[in-house]
Amino acid sequence: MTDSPRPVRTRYAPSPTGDPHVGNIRSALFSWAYARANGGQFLLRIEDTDRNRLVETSVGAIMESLRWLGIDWDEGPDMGGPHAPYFQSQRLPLYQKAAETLIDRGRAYRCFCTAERLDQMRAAQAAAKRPPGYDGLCRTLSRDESDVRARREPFVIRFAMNREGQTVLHDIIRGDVVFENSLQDDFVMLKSDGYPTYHLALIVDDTGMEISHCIRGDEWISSAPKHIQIYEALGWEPPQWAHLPLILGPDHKKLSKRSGDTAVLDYRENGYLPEAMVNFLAFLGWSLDDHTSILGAAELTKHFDLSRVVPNPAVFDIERLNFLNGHYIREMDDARWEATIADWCRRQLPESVRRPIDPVVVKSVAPLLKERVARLDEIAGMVEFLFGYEAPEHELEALTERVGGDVEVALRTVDGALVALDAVPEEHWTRDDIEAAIRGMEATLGVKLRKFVPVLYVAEMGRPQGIPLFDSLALLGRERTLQRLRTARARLG
RNA sequence: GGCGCAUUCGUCUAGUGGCCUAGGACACCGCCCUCUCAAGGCGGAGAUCAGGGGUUCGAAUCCCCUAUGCGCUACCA
Repeated sequence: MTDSPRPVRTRYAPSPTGDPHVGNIRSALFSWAYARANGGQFLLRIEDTDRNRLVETSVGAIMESLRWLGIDWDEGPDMGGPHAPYFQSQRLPLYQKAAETLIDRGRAYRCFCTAERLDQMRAAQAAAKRPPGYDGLCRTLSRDESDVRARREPFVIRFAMNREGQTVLHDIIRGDVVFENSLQDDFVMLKSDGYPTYHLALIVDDTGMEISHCIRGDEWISSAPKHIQIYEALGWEPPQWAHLPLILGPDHKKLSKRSGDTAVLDYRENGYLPEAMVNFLAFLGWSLDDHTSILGAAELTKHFDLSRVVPNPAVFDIERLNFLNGHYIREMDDARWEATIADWCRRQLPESVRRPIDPVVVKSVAPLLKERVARLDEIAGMVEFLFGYEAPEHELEALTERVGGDVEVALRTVDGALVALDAVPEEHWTRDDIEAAIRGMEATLGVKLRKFVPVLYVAEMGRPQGIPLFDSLALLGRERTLQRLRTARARLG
């Protein structure tokens, strides 16, 4: 094992079989952060060798996901680079050549076994309770016979695993992992359609692209001996290995669509901020020290280190993501926050609300909204009452639920507010004067403000809670405020 | 079944033989603040460090066994 210091170069190499999900993107984040923390490069490579599972829109979604999170790459399919192309489907001759080299060296062979034979073989192995694996039938074919059959029969190329001794993986996160070679089998590295499998393509491309660290999910650790042996057979220097712990769903199983894994871009649609996502993902399997839990990308790319990645799997906790999202919302500057509010209102407010969304309303409501929103998709529902003249829909029960269902109290509150607010002239319709008027009701009603005020929330906003009442009424205007009180009054009987 | 990985509060984690009667964060509970709801402040509860054996003056930290969980076991990645 040579220790030639290589410049750090990492990569994210997804297969375009759908939109990237969180588990997958966390690997990208760690690879990227590691490269950046070490002054290295980060590459994007598309592993499109499975033509059956290819999804047309994936490449766009992959790049969009990375961009959203602020993960930038130095070489990739969109920009090219010194090791182009970055689509494996465009690198077929390279894999062919490596496979031929391996055949010439006796470390690979053509296999003519049919799918049916393979199925039968596996069935027999299962029945005999033997471990499954290729039985090596074609490994003993002579080169001449192989050449002849290759002219008219379809075939795959299998790697001839060394079946003696052990293969040991030196993993940065897990230390040494030892595999018995006798348990390995001759896997397919080049498919009958001429495309390579992951195992071959990985080695050819990581070597060709001068990748220094192979950072990937733990689900790959079992196939590490395959990869190590190919490197040996080719005489190439392997990268440093780092197998990241899996991210588990709430059911403690590997995150999947079933267990609630969702595409990264879905989180954007659901109102999450990229900063929150990055912060959240960064701490799934890694930590900076014994007390930091809020960390931005700038700090992450400064301090990230593979030696502080833990080996055990982590459960995805949406509550924590929600907390971080609220935190980053509160940290936003006013301009961005107002733009965000306008954007989500435009997207989610009913069509009856005129576009563009009134910027004056947005600006006034922004500070009131900031500490009350955890997800961006909550915005529209909280401000909808400010748009449109009609009173919000609410049931009679809603009006009285916070006063113990007491219709009498609700009635007196509404009547009291009608009188108190009607006494506030148009030119005095300000937050402070409204507050004074409503506080004055405490004396006339003989009820504490906090006890009767929820009735007014429902009457004006349709809900017993939301942005502060006095500000809301000022924003609503005198006429609409009184009209809604009359509606509530009518509903109370 | 085989092989591999893992195991500290419900969750993410700190911890690399004495600083640990185990620290931080989310969630939870209480109090304060308060026009609702939040946010914020303060405080609380919550882990016999999976279990059992060792090693050691001393173990969450080292070794062994067991249990449990997860991953892999394709011409998918």
